[in-house]
Amino acid sequence: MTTEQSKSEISRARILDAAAKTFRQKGYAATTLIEIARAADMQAGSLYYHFGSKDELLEEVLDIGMRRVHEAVEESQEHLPPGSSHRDRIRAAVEAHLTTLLKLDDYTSANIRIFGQIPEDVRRRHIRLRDAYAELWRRILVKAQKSRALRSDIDLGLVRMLLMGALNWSVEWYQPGRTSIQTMADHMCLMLFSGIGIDEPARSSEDETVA
Amino acid sequence: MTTEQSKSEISRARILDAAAKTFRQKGYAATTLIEIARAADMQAGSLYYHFGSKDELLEEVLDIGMRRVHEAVEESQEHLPPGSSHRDRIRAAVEAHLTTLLKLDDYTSANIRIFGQIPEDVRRRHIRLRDAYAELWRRILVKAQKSRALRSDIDLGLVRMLLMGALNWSVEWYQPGRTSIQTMADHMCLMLFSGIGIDEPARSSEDETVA
DNA sequence: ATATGTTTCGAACGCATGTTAGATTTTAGA
DNA sequence: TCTAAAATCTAACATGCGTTCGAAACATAT
Repeated sequence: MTTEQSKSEISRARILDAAAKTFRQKGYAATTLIEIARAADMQAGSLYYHFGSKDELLEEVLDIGMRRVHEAVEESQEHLPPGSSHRDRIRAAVEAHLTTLLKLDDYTSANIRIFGQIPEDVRRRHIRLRDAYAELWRRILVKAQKSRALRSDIDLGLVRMLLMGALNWSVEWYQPGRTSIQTMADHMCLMLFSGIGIDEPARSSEDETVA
Repeated sequence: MTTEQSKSEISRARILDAAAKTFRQKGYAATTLIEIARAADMQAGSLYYHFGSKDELLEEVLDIGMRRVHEAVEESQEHLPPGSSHRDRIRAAVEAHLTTLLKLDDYTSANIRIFGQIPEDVRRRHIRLRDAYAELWRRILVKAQKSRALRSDIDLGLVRMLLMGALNWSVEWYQPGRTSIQTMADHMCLMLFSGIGIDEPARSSEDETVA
């Protein structure tokens, strides 16, 4: 009994992996069930033993991707060394998000890449997980601001959007090996906290004007 | 003669507008020539009097979108008041990019949204314009860094990517009316130059540690 | 070894799409 | 008004897609 279920579950997982990978590469509409089936060593018709439709398959890929990054960031907050500052907390969250997105997780990267172009009803059903993840970040930032680790004169909602943009866009250009994920997280937090401008304590001359 | 050409050009423009709008909304593969034709008050077959194929139509939409944002940022640099600092220059570039992306320009936003999921040969032919635009930003940032307006210990390439991400991602969430584009540009540059962390001159107690 | 349930195959269907080409309408100049 | 070119329509095509379903292959327990 246990092995029968496991056989089916193995196939399911193989299909989902293939779907996530292909969705991520080509987008949803451009991806064919034939391609997914081939990548999963099956025939297209066989997919329907495990999934009711292409939309259903998409839905599960999206959900898994969002759940993974959510859990990764959540765990990053729980496993912090005691006495960590809010900067440390945010830095850990940034690294967890980036790592999930860029390190072998086709589900999360597929989610980020294709979310903008999926059927409306799928989006409507998936949006809850997205909102929950946004809420997780909101809480992290609000706590930091209330503890005076962040300026009080900034719109946290806007900062969150810009931060998410910088993080998520990496899926469009990142190539493993060129820059380490840690380096990216460092730069990200440097930008976020201290900025990359020079403090220019001697702001007197016209050094900064255009030559 | 002049009016005949103009008639054809008007239709061409109407088709391109419709294509950009629909591509932006639904993505490339999910967009039907029937939809584009209907939005342009034509029949699907009539499109072929103006364009050789769906790919060709896509190609032109992408090119126009990239050229527009390129020109907008270029002009923002030329029309700066004399004596502007490098911060001002970068701020102007950010605002120009955002304005083009978010203000009624379906071409640029279509380009940003769907670039990741287009046929390979179209991408190969379009990549030059993308590179040219990246080079424009690179020059702006390098000049700023050489003039000591930016730290010297940062990877400008990485900063450019993160900055582009924060900017481009806005197309996924921005809603006119909620936040003005100017406000966004301000926050963007605040983050970029000064950061949103508190300088904490009195770094003594454990205020920042987790409660 | 047989029987039962599980998983996959293979072929087919209906439908929508990109594309084509000839007929038709519209436009502009003589 | 007549005509030729330009622009659009209309209907059809080939193709590829998501999906269905009965048959085949496989696995498991008696």
